Amino acid sequence: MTVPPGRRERKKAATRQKIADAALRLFLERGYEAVGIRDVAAEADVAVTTLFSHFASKEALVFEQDQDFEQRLTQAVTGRAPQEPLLPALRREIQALVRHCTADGAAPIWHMIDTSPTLREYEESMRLRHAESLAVAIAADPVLSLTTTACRTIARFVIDAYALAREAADPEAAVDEIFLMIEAAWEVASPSRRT
Amino acid sequence: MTVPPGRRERKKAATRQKIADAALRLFLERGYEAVGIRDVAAEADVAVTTLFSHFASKEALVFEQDQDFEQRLTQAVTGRAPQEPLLPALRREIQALVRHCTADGAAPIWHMIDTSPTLREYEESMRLRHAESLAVAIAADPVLSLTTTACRTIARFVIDAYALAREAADPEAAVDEIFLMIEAAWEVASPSRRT
DNA sequence: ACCGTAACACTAACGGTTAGGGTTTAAAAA
DNA sequence: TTTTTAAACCCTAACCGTTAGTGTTACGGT
Repeated sequence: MTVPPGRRERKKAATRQKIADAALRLFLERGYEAVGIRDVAAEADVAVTTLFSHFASKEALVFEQDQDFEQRLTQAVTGRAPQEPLLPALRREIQALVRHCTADGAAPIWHMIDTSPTLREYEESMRLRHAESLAVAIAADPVLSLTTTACRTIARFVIDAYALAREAADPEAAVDEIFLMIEAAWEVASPSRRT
Repeated sequence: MTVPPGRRERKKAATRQKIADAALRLFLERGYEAVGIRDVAAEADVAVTTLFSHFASKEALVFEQDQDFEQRLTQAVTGRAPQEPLLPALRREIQALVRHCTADGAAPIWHMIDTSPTLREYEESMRLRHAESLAVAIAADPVLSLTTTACRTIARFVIDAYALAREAADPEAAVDEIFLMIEAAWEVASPSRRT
């Protein structure tokens, strides 16, 4: 699966990283809106077109590892221990992700995001994609047999939990509070009763 | 409260409507992406800057009556009969809104929205604003006493219901299905138990 | 050694959006 | 009524994210 990457792929990854680093540095120094794409490209010493071949948009420069987020969520569903119920696994993962993004080192980045309408909007539409992926993962689970609507609903609720917790005064408590509500919703949607 | 509007405000409203009409006509004729802002302005016979003084963005031209939507939601909360429980009132309103936007006449518009990533993204971020307003309305209700997080969670869930139902095969059934789940979540969050 | 192609560069443009600065006219103040 | 204010509108020019078009280099498979 993981063959040793050739020089080409290493160079490509290096370029991508160079761009991401330059972008983050400039954004934190001067503010997101005050930095133009051409500035970032110049700082990273690449052409503007090259930048856009690595990142789909200016906002994507900030959410560089958004695929990690998505994968961790779907992994939490597909890779959980056999017989393990769905929601505790998801709750654990969301809890970890919230902790991760409210850690001290990440504070400046999230402050930048929170004060930029553009970035907040982008983040939300990103979460929506994540919710869709999560819904697919849930729907694919043979143990559960839910309607499509129920899968998508639960997936949205879980993403909501993340979004709301991130902004709450006490993020970890918020995750617990919201997941209590999701568990209740789940019980209604899930046809499998064990009693 | 409603003083007879002066000539000025009437003219302004007329201009706004003229722009919205021109935009919708062109969008439906040639497709959203194929029509430029300059085209719309020319068709409505106004300057581009005038267009942008009435609408904040190109996408906003499509969701012209988005404030109606927001108001109907908050009205459903603040203007419901005394003693009437919250969720049935909200369910009724969402049901009506879903019916409204899946009506036959509206089909071309929603098809346009559904086939344009830009418009879908915009719609979602609009819904998010609606969820915030709804959360505030719920939090302001003296009969209910919920945590801030619970208010925002319920508000998000309700907006999710709308968004998911709009895309479901049977929208009205989807609203019912999702509201069953929300009711369950609500029971957990609401401290007021009546037996 | 050779070819296909992935990665990158450069220029120029497109399209949404805004700044700057001016004219008209409804409406409020004198 | 007359005067003043300011809202609504116009025009031009630009800004900035993004993309198309067109080459050039150099890695990797044959």
